[in-house]
Amino acid sequence: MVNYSQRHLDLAFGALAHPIRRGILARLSKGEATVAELARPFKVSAPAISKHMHILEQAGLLSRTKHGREHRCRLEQKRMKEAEAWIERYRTFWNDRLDALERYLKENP
Amino acid sequence: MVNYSQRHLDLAFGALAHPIRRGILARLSKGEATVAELARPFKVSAPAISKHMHILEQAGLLSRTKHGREHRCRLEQKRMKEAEAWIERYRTFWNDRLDALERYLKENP
DNA sequence: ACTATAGTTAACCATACGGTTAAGTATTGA
DNA sequence: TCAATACTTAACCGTATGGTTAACTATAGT
Repeated sequence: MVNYSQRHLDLAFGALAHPIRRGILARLSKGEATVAELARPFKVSAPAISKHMHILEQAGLLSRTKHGREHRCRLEQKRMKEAEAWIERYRTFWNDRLDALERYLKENP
Repeated sequence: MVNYSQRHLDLAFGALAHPIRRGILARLSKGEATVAELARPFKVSAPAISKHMHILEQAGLLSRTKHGREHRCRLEQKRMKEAEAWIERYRTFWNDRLDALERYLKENP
């Protein structure tokens, strides 16, 4: 193993571990937005939002382009897909195990 | 909204944000194990593992039962499923948007 | 009874997170 | 030119992570 993607997964899952950052991603799933637009629903300071943006960017979940004085932000899917793939991979194991248990309980009541 | 599950998601994603904890979960997907068994692959101290176990337990991803002097650990699926559901929910949006872009590019070459 | 094993708790340290206010850099528009 | 807007950086604070060693509890095996 000795996985590359370990670092990516650390950052991606870490980035997802905060409601403001998940809120930002959810908003972006509906289309591009500026930092100010993304900040609007949350009652924290601009620097706080700026830090969240940085964490999301570091995690590769988001990218942006400067247009004049505003930063237009959009989602990047790759890392999110990797994160989901990690969970998905083991979910199938769990379901298999649950299915096996169910079968066992059905056949051995 | 004002989501309950926000806290759960914070903890679950936070717990997934470390390679040792993901390793522990991966190992557990193959069946129950004791803390010592889970610790074996990693070259950190026992207290370090103990802390990781605590974080996984707090996140509701894992539970355990004492059998004599050893703790038998197993996965708990619920929180993991919630985490996956969160990602999945927005992934479909992203795929929709990608599909739309593809269609557009096909129809407007 | 003693010793080894399984695991935790306590105390400590360094670094990251999550927030703040204050100040700084660009850009826009009057 | 000047003031407002969009956003970041700097400096600071409290708390959480992630690790260590040392000491503790409890069970198992001899």
